[in-house]
Amino acid sequence: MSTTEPIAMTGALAPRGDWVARHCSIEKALEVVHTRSAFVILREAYYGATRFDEFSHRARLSDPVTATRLRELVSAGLLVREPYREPGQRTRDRYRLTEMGAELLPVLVALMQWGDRWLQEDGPPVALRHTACGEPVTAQLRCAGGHEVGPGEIDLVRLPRAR
Amino acid sequence: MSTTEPIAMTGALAPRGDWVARHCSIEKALEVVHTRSAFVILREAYYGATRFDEFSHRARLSDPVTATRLRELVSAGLLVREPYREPGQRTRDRYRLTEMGAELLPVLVALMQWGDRWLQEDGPPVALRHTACGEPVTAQLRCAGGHEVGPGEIDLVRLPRAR
DNA sequence: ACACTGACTTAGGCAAGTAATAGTCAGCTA
DNA sequence: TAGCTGACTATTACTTGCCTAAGTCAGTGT
Repeated sequence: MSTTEPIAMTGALAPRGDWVARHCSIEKALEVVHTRSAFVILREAYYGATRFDEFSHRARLSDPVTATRLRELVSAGLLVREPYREPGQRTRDRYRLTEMGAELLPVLVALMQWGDRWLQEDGPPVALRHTACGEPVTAQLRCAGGHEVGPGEIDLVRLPRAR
Repeated sequence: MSTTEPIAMTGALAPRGDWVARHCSIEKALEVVHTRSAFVILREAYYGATRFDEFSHRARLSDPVTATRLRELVSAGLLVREPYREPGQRTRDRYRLTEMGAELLPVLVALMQWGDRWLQEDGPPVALRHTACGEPVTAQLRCAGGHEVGPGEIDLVRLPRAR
């Protein structure tokens, strides 16, 4: 079947026969980052951490986990490891977000705002503001036409695969 | 310290002393959903699954995992379990997304579009379209002023806690 | 030359996620 | 009333995530 046909998202259930999600991007993404430690490492990268001890201390992870996770994230392409040197100091390594890593930010922001809303009795501990205008930043679903899109206003469309 | 002060996000690192993220909403959110199975169960819920066998079959999870995860998601408040009955059939249970569960959708969409972009050699298998206008749906970072916000244009602000 | 420090690695162990297989149980249907 | 079916539960086993504690190693400062 190579035509695109809506299988329907929305709260309402649509008939979809025995179609089963394959090559799902969500699952592929989770193969890369599926551990708590990977998410907090990335959080700290967005928060500005670059050195090994910054990651392990601020993310409150043990050294072995920090080392393993950093290695994995570098090998997956979300971080790059590069030597650097502060004056009067020896050469060190630091880890910086790649474009691939930076583009995962909406996931973290969406998780944060969901946690803020549903899991924080005492209100959120931090907030995100647009540097330019100071307004709060949120993750939103929008269509290319510019409309804000709610959970029940989405059609799921099957696409033909290249290979 | 009760004044709100920027600790700076953005690619650039800002001095932040020994501040360590506590009560982090991302971590709290991950306590609720941190397994692959929870994510795929939620995916299938968005895709329209409601019955036990729909979840286990479409998400390709074993029965025990499906049962455990559904129980957890119900107890966390993302799904509700309710009896229903089709004519001529016995009473069954079905699982439906609550508002809390539905609001996690931006996280899944953000994960999907990241996977689409970075992990799909042959292009994405499905696409999301706005029901009303047919345009592709994406998860975006925006401020309350309506500006689209990039990863490097965010200030992180510490907030005083209620308790 | 020697200690110090940052950045790891190794070893040992507990807990949790997942699968496969088999069994249970409550209605319906015949 | 006996069988069927959907929705589970129980058991066993494997694998992975994470921790603590200890060890390694290279480059600097003294």
